[in-house]
Amino acid sequence: MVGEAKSRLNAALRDRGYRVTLQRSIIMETLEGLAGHVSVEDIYARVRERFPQVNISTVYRTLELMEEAGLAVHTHFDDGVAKWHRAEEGAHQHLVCRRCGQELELDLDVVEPLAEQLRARYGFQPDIAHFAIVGVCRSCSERAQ
Amino acid sequence: MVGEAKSRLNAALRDRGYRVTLQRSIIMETLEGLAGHVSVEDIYARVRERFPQVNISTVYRTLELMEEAGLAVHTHFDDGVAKWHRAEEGAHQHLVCRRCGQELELDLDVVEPLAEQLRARYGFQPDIAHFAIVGVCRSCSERAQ
DNA sequence: ATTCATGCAAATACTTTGCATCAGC
DNA sequence: GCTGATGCAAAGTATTTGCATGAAT
Repeated sequence: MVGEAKSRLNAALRDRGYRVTLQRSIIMETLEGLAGHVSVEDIYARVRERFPQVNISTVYRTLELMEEAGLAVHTHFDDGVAKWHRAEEGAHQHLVCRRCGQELELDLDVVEPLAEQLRARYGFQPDIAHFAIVGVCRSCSERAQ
Repeated sequence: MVGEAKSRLNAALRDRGYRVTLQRSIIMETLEGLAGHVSVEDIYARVRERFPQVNISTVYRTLELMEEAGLAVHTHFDDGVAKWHRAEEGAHQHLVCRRCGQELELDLDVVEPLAEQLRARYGFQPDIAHFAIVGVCRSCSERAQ
């Protein structure tokens, strides 16, 4: 299955006329293997375990490429730092607790009625998965009282 | 009315034991006077018109103070840059077009049903005004077709 | 008089870019 | 062989911090 993912990712590059390089393969595999939302630094650290001489600018460039290719998506969380996740994970929203930093995932059907409203009332096509909802989670708000 | 706003803002500082300084007054007044969501750079530029020797770090520090005092709120837009607005404007959401950058404001009642769901189903207290919804606005999506 | 706020400059964090070399096609 | 990708170093942008001086209380 690992090999399968690898060839799928490599094909995604080739189909778009991008060159397949070891760095790109590893970076793409790494993002696929990481659950949830990870910073560039997180990805870089993981990639370096397998390919120590990789440069962080290549990670930035590859992520941008993946986003162009529709394979990855980035989101700015509360602190303004970009977090990345693979595009297939796109069909969810994130709740981020401002106190403890915990992330909750949310099915899109909770958000869909809002998206529908935005389309109908404003003609606006929201990219629902592209942002996080910030707030305070249950355990933190209980702790506060 | 300008004087009234000024004394209200200065009182807000004094009540919390913060010192009232010319810089703080001007920065706070400036944010009050600017509609919508502005970057630190925007605020700094305006403040400097009235008080040229002000330093940008004072702007950062004052905005942080205002946020602590509940007078201002900041939001990270799509590019990760912080945008500020006054807290009374807080009761709205922003739609940001990823193509043209245009900002639309949105009444909270459109978002309230979602907020209600999040509270009921997840025990999560969303800070609805604290983030922007990214997507493509009507004119850009028409232009694309 | 004491304490806090400011300006300045330097540091930090994140991200982008120019360019020579190297690798994929 | 040609062209695009990479590593490296340097620059860029947004933001934060240490410290001496100056202002508010």
